[in-house]
Amino acid sequence: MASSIAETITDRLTDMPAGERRAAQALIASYPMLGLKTVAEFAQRAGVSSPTILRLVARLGYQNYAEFQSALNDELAARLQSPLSRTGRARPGRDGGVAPLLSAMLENISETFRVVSAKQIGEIVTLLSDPRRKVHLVGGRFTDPIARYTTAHLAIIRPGVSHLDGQENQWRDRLIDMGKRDVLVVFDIRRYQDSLLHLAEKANARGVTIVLVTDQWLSPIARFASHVIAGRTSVPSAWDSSAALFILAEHLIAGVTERLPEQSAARIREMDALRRE
Amino acid sequence: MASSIAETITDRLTDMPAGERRAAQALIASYPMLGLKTVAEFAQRAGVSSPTILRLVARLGYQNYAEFQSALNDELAARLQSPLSRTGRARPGRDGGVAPLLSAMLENISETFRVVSAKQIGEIVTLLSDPRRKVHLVGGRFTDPIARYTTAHLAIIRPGVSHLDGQENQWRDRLIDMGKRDVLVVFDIRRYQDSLLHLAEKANARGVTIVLVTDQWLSPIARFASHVIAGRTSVPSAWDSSAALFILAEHLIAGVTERLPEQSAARIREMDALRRE
DNA sequence: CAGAAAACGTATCAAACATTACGTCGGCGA
DNA sequence: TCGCCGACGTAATGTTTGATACGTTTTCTG
Repeated sequence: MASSIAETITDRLTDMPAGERRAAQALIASYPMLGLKTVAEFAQRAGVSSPTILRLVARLGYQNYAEFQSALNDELAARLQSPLSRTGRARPGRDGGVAPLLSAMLENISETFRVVSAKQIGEIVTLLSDPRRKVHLVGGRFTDPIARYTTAHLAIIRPGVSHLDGQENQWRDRLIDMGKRDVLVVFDIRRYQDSLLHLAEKANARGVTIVLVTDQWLSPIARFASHVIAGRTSVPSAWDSSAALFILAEHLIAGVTERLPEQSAARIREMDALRRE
Repeated sequence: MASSIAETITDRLTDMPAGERRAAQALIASYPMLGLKTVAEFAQRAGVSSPTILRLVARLGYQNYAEFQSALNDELAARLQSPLSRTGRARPGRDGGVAPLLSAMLENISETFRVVSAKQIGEIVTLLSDPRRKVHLVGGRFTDPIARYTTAHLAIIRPGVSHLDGQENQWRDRLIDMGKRDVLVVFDIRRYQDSLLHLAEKANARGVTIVLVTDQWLSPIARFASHVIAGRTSVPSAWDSSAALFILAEHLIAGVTERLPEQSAARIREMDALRRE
């Protein structure tokens, strides 16, 4: 079976009428971009008429031109998500295969930081470094640990950092403590939790500045967030990897540490002293 | 100077109205495919109206939507021609230098997996996949979130998984429930916590199988553990990065998922059904 | 060489589309 | 508090686009 559309086309190239074959070859020559343009342009570049293009598409088994284009689109999106895996099949890896998972994670991380700019992180760090602002952190089912991790570190560097734990209805009580000066950091990936959305909505209504760390599909909370950073999460597995989000969180921690060097150093000394007793 | 459209967008992200920023972020999140679709679809996926998309495009300096799409098209075509040439944005790390931290983390991860063998992970996975064994997880001050994360995932895949939370003296009560068939997974990095050491010691005395995930300096718990995997943690900062440990944890999760495919699938379905009600 | 069938392009139409004009809401300053 | 300005969405409009019907040309067959 042909795995890519290009393969399907070359396979059936022989039993095509002359005009359609010319069109098909033109498509393959500048694949897949030509297929994403309009029928008229496709036709012109191939030196045939529009109906010939449509007949070709029909011959390939697509109901209409739009369907054909989405197929190309999907293929392209898949290829872009993993830039390393050329058109050649990714090979699901033998069972033992640790490597494919690891490389997917590394690629997620690289890709995430290709998209997220230092400036974006810097702005969030500025927010989190403001000693006058209280910082609240919370996450979803799988991301809440990342919120906790971030809290644990930030709480060392500066005062006024807290994690929203406990039951979801307890969160509402905490909302009373939040005002316009405060920051709410939310971690939320698929499947997005309604409870987090409600929380963000209410916090937003109170004027709280919301920072959202989410996946590439963007949690609906983005609607209320003034800062959004999206990490890649897809790995060859039944679940999503939060590794990129974790590393984003560590970058935020690093940023705040760097921004408040003297303060964090003093606090660390103080805490060490307290612990030693 | 911005070399890619994505960069141009992120740079100018701050001085944009809220709606356009949402659109821009949506575009970045699924770049560049979203920009190649129709205005209406772009608008819907971004949660704004069509005119907002067009205003964004105009703000970016394009005469009309078609011109904007051709620009994306050209960029995409260029990238496809040489898949290796990622949009070169190594970003020579000016002062803000996100890069050195990131590359240190990536190096930690690679180095970790150069040392940790697939066999080691496989053995631990075998332990964690044994349905007759209960699994308890716990971590230190900064690593406990990783323990929680691992718990959240394993608990979906199989029964009998629990995280040791609450105060440290509560842990002792939980020890009663642990026997020779059980597994205790401990995450512990510098500075190693005495409380964890005590817990591990007592658990070991009860015949509990101990799995230790630690840093390259090896927690003293290694003495009691039957399985030890060490991740690199050093980064150019005042604190240590747990990213490698996090990714190790995700590999354990992946391993167990793969080992118990039918069971996890069934449990996931069941849980989804419960949640839907 | 005659006839038919297939291939292809032209002309046309209806749906989808980008684009513009306009009204409304919300925030900011007087 | 009132009035102004920018941001945003709704609705209307003119254009583009994919799709189809039909006539012409080409190709194969007997």
